[in-house]
Amino acid sequence: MPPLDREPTRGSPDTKDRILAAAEALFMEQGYAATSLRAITAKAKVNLAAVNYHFGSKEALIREVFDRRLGPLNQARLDYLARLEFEAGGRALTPEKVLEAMITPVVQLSRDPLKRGAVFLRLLGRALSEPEDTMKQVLPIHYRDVVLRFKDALARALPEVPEQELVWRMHFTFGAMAYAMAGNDALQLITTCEAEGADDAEAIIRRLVPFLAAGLKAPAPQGLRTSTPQLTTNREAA
Amino acid sequence: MPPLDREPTRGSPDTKDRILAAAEALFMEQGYAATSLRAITAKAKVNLAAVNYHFGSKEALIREVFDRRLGPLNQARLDYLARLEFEAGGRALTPEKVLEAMITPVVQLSRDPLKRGAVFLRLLGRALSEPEDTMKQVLPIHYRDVVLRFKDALARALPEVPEQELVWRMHFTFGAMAYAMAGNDALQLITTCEAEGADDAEAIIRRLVPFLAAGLKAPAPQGLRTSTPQLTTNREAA
DNA sequence: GCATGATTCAAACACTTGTTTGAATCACGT
DNA sequence: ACGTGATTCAAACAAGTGTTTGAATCATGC
Repeated sequence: MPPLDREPTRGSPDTKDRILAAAEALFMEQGYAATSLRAITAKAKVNLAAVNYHFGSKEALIREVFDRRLGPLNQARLDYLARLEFEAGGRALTPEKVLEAMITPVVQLSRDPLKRGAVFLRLLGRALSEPEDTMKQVLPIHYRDVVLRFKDALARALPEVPEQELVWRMHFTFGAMAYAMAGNDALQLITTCEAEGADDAEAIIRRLVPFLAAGLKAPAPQGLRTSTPQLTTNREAA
Repeated sequence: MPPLDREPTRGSPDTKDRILAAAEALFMEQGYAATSLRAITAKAKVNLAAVNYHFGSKEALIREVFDRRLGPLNQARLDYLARLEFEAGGRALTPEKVLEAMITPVVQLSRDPLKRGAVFLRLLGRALSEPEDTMKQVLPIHYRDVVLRFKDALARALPEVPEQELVWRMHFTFGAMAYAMAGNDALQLITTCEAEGADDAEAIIRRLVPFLAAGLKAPAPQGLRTSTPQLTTNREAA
């Protein structure tokens, strides 16, 4: 019988964590749909039925894989941004600082006890462009506050950029970040630097922030029809 | 018996094309692994066995979905770049012009007879971050020349940017482009503008090029360990 | 000690997957 | 008109899918 909601104090044997870790790794390697419960339970060295016993279903498992990490990550981003704004007194932040608040928690996660966090980051980078329905439910919930808060911060940092333009540039920014996080060598631009340790993540941020900040600060292009994108979190967008 | 290599002149009934179109659409909606041959053949209104008869296997089908479009697209990019360089005489191009050569063929493809090309573009944008083994074989083959040619053109356009730095910035550039092409509203930044017609694609390029050009032109960050990425096309990188 | 509830386990469930088969149908050159 | 090879079709194939079941095992409170 499923425990329905066991207090996390009681020392459950680590099979739940083992499943989560194995799922994280396999989802990253093969994608969600292509990873079977049998592959997960085999890697985690637990019984096949354990997934349905502890999580209820495969979909609930992937949901928890993301929930477990995304909450703390995005809270750290919000905290970081709040701290920067407090330190700045009333003055507006630079775009570089705003990006730093967005990216630094990612780097910290990549320094996780022995690469567990790094695995998730690559998974997350890919998740942003997965067609899976589950993702279209999970991600907006976690990113809602982050997107709104950072949009406000960037708008203050870049008062000369029209709001519509800024939303598009945030779009591009997330794309570049996701691609960088995914460590995606699909085009195999990069062969070395595969030692994806902490040094690497820090080197990437040092390169990514100036790149994105320059893009965000660029003069707004002229002569555009005012096609009006909007910043919302409505789930029924598509 | 499979025809082994039928000359494309003979008027094969359009079942091959119907399969390709249906596969393209379904791969975009659900991803590769999650799309069954039965779903494809049902949408294409052909017999289930037709896929294996005409293509040999599911993997060969997805390979041909990409081969059919990626060859012409990347050739158009190379031609566009060559034309710009010819027009410039000996002078170096601006980064904006190089990006224009990269992106304009995409926009033209998006104007394809009634949205067929647009569907593929969203699929392609997602393909760059798919873990599927097939992709890691198909994409480098098609992108090898493009990556090398554009890297040279950008290096001439931006002589002050160190080569290592430039490779990273190309990486970020591809990420932002892929994300923009995929029309990915995973974070639901954008609700309006879902009428993804030709106007939209053109508006995106007008916003994307200045953003990326500014990032490419940014002053190189200081104090980096010289972690040395390299531009290669070796398939055994990961 | 035993009883109780949580957890594991092997086995089976119903179902879907990609692929193959062999006969039926079509197109068409002679 | 016949025959030949390409193409379609319904049916089946073995293998793999997520999920469920019911008994076995474990831990723990009394």
